[in-house]
Amino acid sequence: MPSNNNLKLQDNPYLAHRHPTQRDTGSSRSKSLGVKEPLYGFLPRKVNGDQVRRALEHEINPFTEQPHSAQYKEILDARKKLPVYAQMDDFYKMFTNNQIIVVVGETGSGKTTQIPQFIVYSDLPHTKGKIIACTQLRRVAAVSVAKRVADEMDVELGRHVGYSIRFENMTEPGTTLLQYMTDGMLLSEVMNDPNLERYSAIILDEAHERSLATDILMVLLKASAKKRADLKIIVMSATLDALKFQKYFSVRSNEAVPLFKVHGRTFPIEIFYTQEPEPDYVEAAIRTVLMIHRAEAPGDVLLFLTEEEEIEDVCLKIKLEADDLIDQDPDAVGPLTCIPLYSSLPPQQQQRIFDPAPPPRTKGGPLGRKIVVSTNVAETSLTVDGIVYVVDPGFSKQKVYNPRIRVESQLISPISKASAQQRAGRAGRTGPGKCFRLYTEKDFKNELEEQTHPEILKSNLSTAVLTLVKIGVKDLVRFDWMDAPAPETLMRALELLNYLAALDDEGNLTPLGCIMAEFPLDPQLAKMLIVSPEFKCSNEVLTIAAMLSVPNVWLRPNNQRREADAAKALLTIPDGDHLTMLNVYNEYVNNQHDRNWALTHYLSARALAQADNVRKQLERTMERFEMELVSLSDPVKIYQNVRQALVCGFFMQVAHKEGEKGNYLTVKDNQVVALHPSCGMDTQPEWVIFNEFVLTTRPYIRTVTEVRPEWLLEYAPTYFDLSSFLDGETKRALQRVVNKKAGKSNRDTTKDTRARTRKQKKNK
DNA sequence: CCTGAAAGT
Repeated sequence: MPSNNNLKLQDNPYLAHRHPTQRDTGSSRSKSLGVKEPLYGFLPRKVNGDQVRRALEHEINPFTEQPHSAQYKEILDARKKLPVYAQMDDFYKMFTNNQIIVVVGETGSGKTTQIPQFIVYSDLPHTKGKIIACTQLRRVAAVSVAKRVADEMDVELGRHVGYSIRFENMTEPGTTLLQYMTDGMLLSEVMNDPNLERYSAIILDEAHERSLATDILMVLLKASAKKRADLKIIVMSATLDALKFQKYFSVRSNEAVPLFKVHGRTFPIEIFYTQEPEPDYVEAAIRTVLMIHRAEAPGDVLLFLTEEEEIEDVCLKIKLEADDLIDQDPDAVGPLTCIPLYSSLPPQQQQRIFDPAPPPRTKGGPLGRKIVVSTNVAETSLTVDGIVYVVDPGFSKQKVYNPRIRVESQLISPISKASAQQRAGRAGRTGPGKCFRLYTEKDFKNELEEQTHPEILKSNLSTAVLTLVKIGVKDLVRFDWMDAPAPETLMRALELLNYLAALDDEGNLTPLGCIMAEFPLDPQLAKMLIVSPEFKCSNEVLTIAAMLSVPNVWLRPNNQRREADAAKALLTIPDGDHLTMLNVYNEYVNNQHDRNWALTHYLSARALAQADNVRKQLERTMERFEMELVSLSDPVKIYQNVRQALVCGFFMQVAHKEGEKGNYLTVKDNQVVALHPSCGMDTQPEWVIFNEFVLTTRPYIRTVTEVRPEWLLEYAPTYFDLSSFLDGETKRALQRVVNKKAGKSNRDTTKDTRARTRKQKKNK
């Protein structure tokens, strides 16, 4: 029976007997009808499971005030089958009685979709003019979960349930009550609203993955919870390290915050270890995959490897060996497809992991098998369905940060126990599975670390530190980190920000630093962009900043390397890779009418489109600070000015050529480096700035541009104060420049004085 | 001399 339709109410025979004054309030009206409004009697945060179950069964959607659709009933029936649905009463008891809760549950338990909805029905954020946020680590997850939950709640996506990710805000202020968002997005909101006043409850999902943004948010939320008794915090994580989160969020020591365990459905996974350590994990991996193909029951295989090249190589080898097997005995094994998976693959090719296994070659013959060979993407961010066998060699490529030389590098290293468990779990998503670990059980127990090091221990923290200083954090070393980064990492970040003049010598934010923090860029890029109007080239520097913030735009397919290199040579500007990037972007824009332009030039259309998006966003931020967008018409002058602006941001990333063997020495850190093979300069200039230092087969500097030493001395006098340099060729070279300049300016001043005297005489 | 793991603002 409808309860909110006035026309129908007047038709109701019972109303005729009521006194007109009784018709004023909605609740008495509904009560007299015997049909309460769906949320009748709900006291925010004191709601129980019975009340919510009744509301869920109600014909009227309490948020849209429209009748529920037929589809709603269907979805609700499916939700009722989730184990977490049966735990509603317990959840509400805990939610009512606690400000902070830790929720654990395995993937597939429904915690990401159900818990936020439970909270909506109890918290009723709209009655306080607030909303509920649920963070996600990835953009795609935020979008897809929001879509699902909007369907479950029978609302239009972007109205009562929405999402907010970079470049895309699918919410409606005043209507949205549940907002999924990336953790980075919430962190950027913190800058202008340190206590997150617009939220009544914040749910941090996948906290166990310990992303940089989540780690920083945890510290800030813990502090906000003390200041704001009305703020509820729910930290959701995988089971393994729940206690660590419970302890961290306890206000009083020794009293952990309560834990809510979401039941899930998991299938058993049998784990096998090797008897002896494997000397060559790649060879062992190929052998194991073929063993599975020959001897195991039908079911797809997921093999974890470390990097693109290795994956492509192994795919070829597996395919060859499988063909050999078939040649030897066509009836023994079925056909096999090998599918590579890594993030830089175009989405269309990533979709191949969802293709079914190949059919048997002959009717009734041995079944086909699909082998997915993947980097860590398949461990957390991409789920391949129908995997029965996992092959885990126990390695992944991981970031390592060395604060001494300010270098982040990628190293192939052993994974953690938590990661091994996660990998094994990928075999049991649709039924019982098997996991083959290519290391011994003893090594698993004794050699692998419990947890993967959180990002905050492996990253350069300059952007994070700038954000924290901006929101007023004073003492970063004694900041309440869950895992404190090395003090040296923090010192390096503070030092960089000080040299860039974002912080003064006391560590206070300068007006420049305040603007830098508002740009979604590394501090060096932000600085270079902010000074660029002074060099009359903000238009160009804006493009370079955008291009440096997106993945590599150059494609170099294994079998077309020569063609790709030739295409690149046509776009190369010999003065420097930064200028080449500028040129590539401009050509991309000039050729936007040609759909195949990127492809025929061996460029990633996806990365270029992303650069375009970033550029637009940065342009809006520039407008906010009334920064001019300017260009010079003289192409020679413009390239020179762009390089000068680059120096203003990247003067700490300079290398000086030593000798004739192509060796460079980084300034001050004195690391011996070489120009990366991708570098497009046709000479080896004496002084270069570089965008990044990478450690692969040897130390390289990548994305390099020639600069003049005079600019270093002029635009970064504090950093290039010669008394702070160790003796060496770099210092001597700079000294020569200083001397020359001094001599020249002495002559200049004398000349000037003479000229002026002449002029003065003339004027007389 | 010889080339990028994943994600995010």
